[in-house]
This record gives sequence, structure tokens and C-alpha cells, in this order.
Amino acid sequence: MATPLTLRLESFARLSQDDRAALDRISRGSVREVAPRRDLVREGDTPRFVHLILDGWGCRHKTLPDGRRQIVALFIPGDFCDLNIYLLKRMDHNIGAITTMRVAQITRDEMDSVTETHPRVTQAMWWDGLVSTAVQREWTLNVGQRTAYERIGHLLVELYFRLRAVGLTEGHSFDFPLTQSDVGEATGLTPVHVNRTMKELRKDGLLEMERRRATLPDLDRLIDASMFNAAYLHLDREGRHLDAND
Amino acid sequence: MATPLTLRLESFARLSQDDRAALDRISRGSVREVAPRRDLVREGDTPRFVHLILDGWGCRHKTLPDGRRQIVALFIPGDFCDLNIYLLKRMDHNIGAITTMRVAQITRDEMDSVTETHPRVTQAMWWDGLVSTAVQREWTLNVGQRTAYERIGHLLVELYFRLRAVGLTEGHSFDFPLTQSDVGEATGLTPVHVNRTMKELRKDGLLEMERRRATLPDLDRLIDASMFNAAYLHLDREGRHLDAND
DNA sequence: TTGGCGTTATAACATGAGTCAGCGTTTCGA
DNA sequence: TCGAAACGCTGACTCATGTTATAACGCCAA
Repeated sequence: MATPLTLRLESFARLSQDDRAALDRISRGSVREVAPRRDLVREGDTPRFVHLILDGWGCRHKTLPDGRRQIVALFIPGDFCDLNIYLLKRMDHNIGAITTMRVAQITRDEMDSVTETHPRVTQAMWWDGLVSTAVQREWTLNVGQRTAYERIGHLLVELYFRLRAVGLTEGHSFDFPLTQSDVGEATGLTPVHVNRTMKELRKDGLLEMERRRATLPDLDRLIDASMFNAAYLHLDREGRHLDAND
Repeated sequence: MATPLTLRLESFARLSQDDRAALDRISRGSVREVAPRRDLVREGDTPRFVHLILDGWGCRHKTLPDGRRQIVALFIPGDFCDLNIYLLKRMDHNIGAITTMRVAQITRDEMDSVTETHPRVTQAMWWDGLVSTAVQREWTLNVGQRTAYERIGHLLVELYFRLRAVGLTEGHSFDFPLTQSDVGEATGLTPVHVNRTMKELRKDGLLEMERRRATLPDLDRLIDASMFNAAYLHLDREGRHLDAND
């Protein structure tokens, strides 16, 4: 049975039936439901679990003393939040739900028992961690160098590829639960400017939005306009180059 | 013998004499010297080594097709560039020298042989990786939300703490080999604006620069002005709060 | 000592993005 | 079914930062 998690990990390592069963087991252990806009983990907390997103969208966010907020990562189904984070004594950021979100809370022991017996899974999880930090680097580039138009375009394309990898796209469309404020917090822009910019993307035929669903009618042009290079997602086991039509 | 590496790792795990000797051994294996402004690893390369900075400063950087460049991380002595990166098939960014830089090139086998026999070292290296990605998140916040003044202040304070952890500060001073262009690429600002802003920091008594050496005369005020919160550096084994005078 | 080049400095001007303010629309709970 | 709150949209104005240009400084190699 293909879950977002197995789909995602399989883009890196070939998993056996037994590997998949083990992943399934830890996904079913302790499942928690989080209401939209609620935080699951707060800065200063002592990390206790590895969280796996089963359903819904979430984010990692940091706040400055005067209230400015930055979303530093977005989570979709199949993402791990915090592999190995239990090595740190305190969280330096918050993890929150964007939509209603179902997460599996995996203890350190459960984690260890899976990795001890399933080397492929271990390898895939390490890879998962490396890819997450690659995404983080790309986000630094995104806010540091790209214009508003490019930034938002880039975010849309990234989400498209990530959602596609876990089977959550239909054609060039996908559910898009972020508000314009959320997009602003993820890209370092104000909501007003996000609004202006998304309007421009729409005008240029690069984006359609309808009832929380996004369509990217001309993906190639959007990739181009936002200078998107999928290499950092390491979606491909062999390191070949992906293009929009694969 | 205390090297930047052992000093750094020891801020997390207590190392034995034997652990330190093992680290020393891998530091001496294959040492490579890189000229200033030269790249050591290029985007698209297949990762072959874990690199450890022995001496000098370096950076991780990414480039857009039209030439805009972002420094996404700075490396100082004692930093590992790429723990476990060999799991990825191709580099998605470049690693370059800022000053003349000496690095140890550690093979996967050397790495494995150390970690198999030195659990404390293994743990410390995992922690090192987690801290690097925490720094990356903070940089995303930095470029995304802080003003130019805060951004540069924040960068200075971060470097101060990191350099101090490896014994490379004297009082509130440290060698600072970055040009104003470099600072711009690390903060997402133009060199002209970096110049203006550093002038203002100087005027406000928060920074002195003299012949590639920086002094932070009033660290507490700079920490305040840049909304710096050291938690993300996880410098402290027990997760206590550090202040500027520890 | 000279010349060249990378770096710092600064002035004048341009602009992308922020701010403030208001209004319509959708969503959702009571 | 109603009302309130959240969200999306837009206009007018401001401001932080970018752009372009030029000059001075400092360091190093010839």
C-alpha cells in the first residue's frame, strides 16, 4: 500500500515489503490530531518525539521579539519534522498546523528499533534529513536573492514537485491551503504585496486559484520565471535531471 | 591538545583522550590547501569527502542563472562542511574559500571507522549536523524578516559566538576577513547598502573595524538591536541559557 | 616607486516593497 | 440564519534598499 511516506522514501531507496510494513507500524502508533493554526511543538520545549505528517499541512516557524514571524519550512504528508532532534535539549522554533493535521508521534525507542532492523529505511531517513536541509538552503537563497514574483513562483513550483512525489497532485493542480498571509510569512513579504504579486502571476497565465486549489497552467514558464532548479530536491535516486513532464 | 574541532564538539559531548586522538587522526589524513576565492566543491559534483575546516574561512554558496549569488553558510575552523552528504548523488551548491583555507578531506571509510569505535564522537557529529541546520533556519529568518541593520548585527554576533566557541576571539575582537560584498551576499543586501549600514553600526558604537579585525564594543546592545537569541546555536550541553559574559 | 586592482566610501537618483486604510466576500460558529 | 471574523482585494502614499557613478584608499607585484 502506497502512503505519502513510502512514496517519498522510495524516491530514494528501494524498500522491501517488510520495510514498508515497518514504516506502516510506526505510522499507526500514537496518532495525534492538531487543529488548524495550533502549535504542536513550541520553542523551548524539550523534544520528545519524531513527528511524521500523515495528513494535512504544517510548518516550522520562528518569531522575533516584536512579533515578526517567518515560516522557515512547510510540511506536507510524508514529511518528517524532526529526525534526531531529540539530541538537542530544547527546540529553537515552533511547529504548527496550517490545516487540520494528523501526525504520528514516534518515540526514540520506536525509531531505534526500526533503524536497527531496516538498513534501507535508515538510509532513506538520513537522505530525508539531507534533503530537508537542502530545501532550507534553497529557501535562504529564495528570500535573499529572488524578487517577490520569483519567490512566490518558486514556492509554488517547489510545492508542486513535492506534492507530486507523494501522489497529491492531479495534472498541474493541487490543494493549496495557504492564505496570502502564510505565503508572505514563508517568503518574507507582506500580505499586501503577496496579493499584488499573485495577481500578476495570474495575469501572466502562470497561476490559477480557485477555492483553495492551485493550478500551474504553464509549469515550464513558471519554472523559468522563478529560476527553479529541481536539483536541490534530490527527487531522483540516480541523480539524473528531472524535468516538468517526468 | 585543544583544536577548534575538539573545542567545538566538546561543547556538546564530553570526549575522552581517545576520542580526541581519533579526531586528530582524521584531521591529519589528507589535508588540502585552497586559495582564497577558489571553490573546493562545485554544484553538480559527486560528493566524495567530508570536509573539515582546519584553518581559514569558507562558505557554502548558490548562484542563480543570472549571476545573483547567495552565501547560505559561513565556515570557520572546526566546522564540518558535509557530514553524510555522500548519500546524495550530486552537490546542489558550491563550497568555496574566503581566505586561504586548510581542509581535511575525510573519506567515507575513515568516517565510518571512527564512528563505529567512538560513540561519543558519533553523537557529537550528529549534533553538529543538527546545529548547522538550525543555523540555516536562523539565516532564513534573518534575510526574511530582519532589516539591514539587524541582519548585519545578527551576523556579527553569530560569528562572535561561534568563533569564541573555538577559541578564536580575544575579548570582543576577532579576525573578520569578509569584504562588504561578502557580507552583502550572506545577508541578501547590496554592497552599497552594507557600507551604509556598517557605517551606522560604527556610528552607534556597536562595531569597530580595523584592518580586517572586528570589535563589538557593546555586545549586549548589539544582541538587543539585532534581536539575537543564542538558543539556536545550542552551544550549551545542558540547554541552559547563555549570556554574553559566560 | 609606480601602477593596478580590489575594496571602501559617498552622492544622487530610482524603485520594489511596506504601510495604512478601507471595502467586499467568504467562512463558520452560535 | 445571522453576525463576526478571517480573508482577499485595491488605492495612495512612504521608505528602505537598489542602482549607477565616481573618487579615494591600501596593498602588492613588478
